[in-house]
Amino acid sequence: MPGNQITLTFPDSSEKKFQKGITGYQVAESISKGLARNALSVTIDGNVIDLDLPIQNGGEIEINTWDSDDGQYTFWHSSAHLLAEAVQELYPDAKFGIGPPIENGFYYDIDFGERKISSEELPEIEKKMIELARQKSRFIRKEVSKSEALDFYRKKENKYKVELIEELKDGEITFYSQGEFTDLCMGPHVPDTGVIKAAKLTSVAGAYWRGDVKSKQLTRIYGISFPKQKLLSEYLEQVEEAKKRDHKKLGKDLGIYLMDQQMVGSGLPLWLPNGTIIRRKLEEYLRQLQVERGYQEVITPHIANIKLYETSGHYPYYKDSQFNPMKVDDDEYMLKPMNCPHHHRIYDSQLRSYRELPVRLAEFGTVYRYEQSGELNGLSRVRGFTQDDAHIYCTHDQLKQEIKNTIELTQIVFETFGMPVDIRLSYRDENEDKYGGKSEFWDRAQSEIREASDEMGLNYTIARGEASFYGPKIDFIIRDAIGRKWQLGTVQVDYVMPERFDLTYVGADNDKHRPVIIHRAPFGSMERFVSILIEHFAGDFPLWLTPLQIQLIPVSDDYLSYARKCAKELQNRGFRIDIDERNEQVGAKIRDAETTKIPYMLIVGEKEENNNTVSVRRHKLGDIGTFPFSDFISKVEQEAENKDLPTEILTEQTLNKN
RNA sequence: GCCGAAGUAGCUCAGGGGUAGAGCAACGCUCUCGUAAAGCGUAGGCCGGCGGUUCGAAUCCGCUCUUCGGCUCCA
Repeated sequence: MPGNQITLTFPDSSEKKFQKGITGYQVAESISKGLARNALSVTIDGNVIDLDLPIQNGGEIEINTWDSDDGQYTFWHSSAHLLAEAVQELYPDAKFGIGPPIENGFYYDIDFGERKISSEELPEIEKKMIELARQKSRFIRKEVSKSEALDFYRKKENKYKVELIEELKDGEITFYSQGEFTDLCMGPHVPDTGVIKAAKLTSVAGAYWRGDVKSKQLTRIYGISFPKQKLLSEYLEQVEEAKKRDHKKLGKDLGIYLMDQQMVGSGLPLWLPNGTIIRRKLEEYLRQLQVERGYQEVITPHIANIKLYETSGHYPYYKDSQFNPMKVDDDEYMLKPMNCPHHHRIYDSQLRSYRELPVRLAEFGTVYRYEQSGELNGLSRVRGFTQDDAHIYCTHDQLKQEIKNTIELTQIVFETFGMPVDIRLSYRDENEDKYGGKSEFWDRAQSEIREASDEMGLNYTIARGEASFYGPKIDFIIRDAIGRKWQLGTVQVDYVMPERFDLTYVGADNDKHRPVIIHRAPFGSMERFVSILIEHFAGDFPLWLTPLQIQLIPVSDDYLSYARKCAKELQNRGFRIDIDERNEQVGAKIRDAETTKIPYMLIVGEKEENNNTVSVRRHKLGDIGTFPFSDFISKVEQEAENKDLPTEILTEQTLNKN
C-alpha cells in the first residue's frame, strides 16, 4: 500500500522508497552489509537518532559511521555512558551530573562526595571501561514518565539529575541503559558497547555544576575513545606532536619570548630579540598591505582618562576584565583596554566630508586587560598585548565594499601562512539586552555582511549569539598544519560607537550624517598570532620571518675570512646571518644549526673558497649541493621575496588537496 | 578566582630524615677538523618562599607563591 511507504533521500541525492517504520539499521543493510556493520546512528532531516528506532516519515537520511561528525558524536556520547558505568562499578556512591561528547572525545561530571579522584586512578577506570565494552551490552532506550524519572533519581539521592528532569516536559523523557547502568538521556547511542575498542581517559579537572561559579564543583573526567586500537595510537601520536610544537616550549628554546614572574608579573611577555624580529616582520608585512589599501597609521597612548571608556560604554561594562583605574590629578585614568575609542576621537578631531570617506585608521596598538590568573597561557593568553587594529569610518553606501576589502585583506594574510580559513558570520540572538544599538541597524548590518560574503562567493556558517555587543561580525577560523582550529581575525560592523561619540560627516546634501564603523584585525593579537605561528610551523618559520636565516660554517679557522666575505655580502642584501666561529668540528656546528631550526647553512672550506661557491644545507633536507655564491643569493632572495612556505608545509598541503 | 598536578644547576631530569647527583649548555686548555655531538679540565644549587615536627628537613606536616591541565570569562 502506498500509504505505508516513505521516501528517503540519501546524501548523494538518490531517493529510495521504504516501508514506513523501517529502522536505520535496516536501511543501512539494504545498501551494504559493511555499512550496516559500521553504522553508529542515523540522521533524519538533521535529527540524529538510534539505528533501531522506526522511521515514520520520509526525508533526508544519512547513515552515520565513524567517518562522520554525527557518527563520532554518537560514539563519544555512548563512551561517556560507558565511563559512567565503569565509575559506578568502582565507586558505587558516585552521583552523576552530565556527560556529553565534545570535539575531541567526551567527559562526565561526577560528584564523588568527599572523595578526591586523582589522575592515578584513571587507568583503573579505563580498564573497567574496556572490560565492560567487551560485554557488548546493548543500549536500551526507555520512555519514562516524569514522576517515574524523578522517583528513580530521588531514590539515588542524585539532586543533579532531579534538577535536570524538573526542567523537562512529561512525555519527552527517556532513559538509556546498558549493562547495570541507567542514565537520563535523550540519546542517541550506538547499538552496543562492543563497538568501543579503545579508550583513554585523558585528564581530571574540576568543573562547576552547570558552569555556575556559585554551584558545587564536580569532578570532570575527560576521555576519548575509538572503534580501533590503531586510531587511539594515532591520536596519541598527534597529541605528542602537538606537545612538541607547544609554543611555550619552542618559544623558550628559540628565544622568542620570556615570562618573568618574579619581577615583571604574570601574563606580561618580554619579547626577546628573536621574537621581536618575527613580530616586526609580521607588522611590516601587514603595514605594507594596509598602505596599499589606503589605511593611515596612527599611534595612541597606553592610558587615557576614564571618560573615554565611559563614553564608549566599555566601562563599566567590562569592568571585571580591566585593570583598576588610577588617580591622576583630579581625574581617573585607565590602562587602555582597547584602541577603538582613541581612533574615534582622532576621526572626530576634524570636520569630515563625504569626499574623504572612507577614513581608515590603523594602529599596532597595545592594550591591557585583566585576565584571571588561571586563564593566562604562554603568549596565547596574556594581560598586555598588541592588536593589529584598524577602524574604517565610511558611509552606509560604502559599507559593503569596505567589508569586502577587509575580507580580501584577511584572506591574503592567511594564505601567506598556508592556513586554510573557515568563515563564520556571528549574529546576535533573541536576547536583545545583550546588545547595543537599534534593531534596524542590526538587521541591516547582518544582511550587509551576508551579502558581501555571498557576492565574494564565500562558504560560511552563521552563528547566532556570537556577535559582539555593538554589532555583528565575521570571524575567520583558521586550521593549522596539524588540523587544529583557531579563531583569529575578525571584521565587525558597528553602528553604536558613531552614536556614542557623536561622529559625523558632511554629506553631498550639506547635512551631517552618521558614518558606520568597521573594526577589523586580521591577526587579532600579535602575541596570540605568533603563538599560533610557532605551533603551525613547529618553529620552522618561512625564510622571510625566521630570526636567523643563514648560518655560515667555516670548516676550520683557515676559511674564516672567506666566510666573513660571504657574510658581509649577505648582510648587505638584508639577510640575517651568523658565522659559527666556535672551535668545534663541522658536524657539531651543523647539528647545532639544525636543532635551532636555521633554514640555511653554508659550509665553506678550501673548495668553496677556490671556486667562489658555497655548500648549502637546507634545514630538515640536509646537503642540497654546492652552488656558485651568486646563484645562492638569488635563490634565497627570491624565496624571501615570495614569502615561500617551508617545504614541509607545502607538502602537507599538497597531500591534503589529494 | 575555583578544582587537580608539579616546582631540585641556564636546560632536561634522577634522588630522598644524616655533607646535593647526571647529561647537555657555560668557562679554560688541547685538537684546525668536510655535512647531525672531538678530548680533558673548571665552575655552577638556601632542592620556589615562609612556618612547624625533629638532635638533624631538600626529604614529613601546614601555609604561601609560581607554572601546567581544566572550569568560568574573552570588547
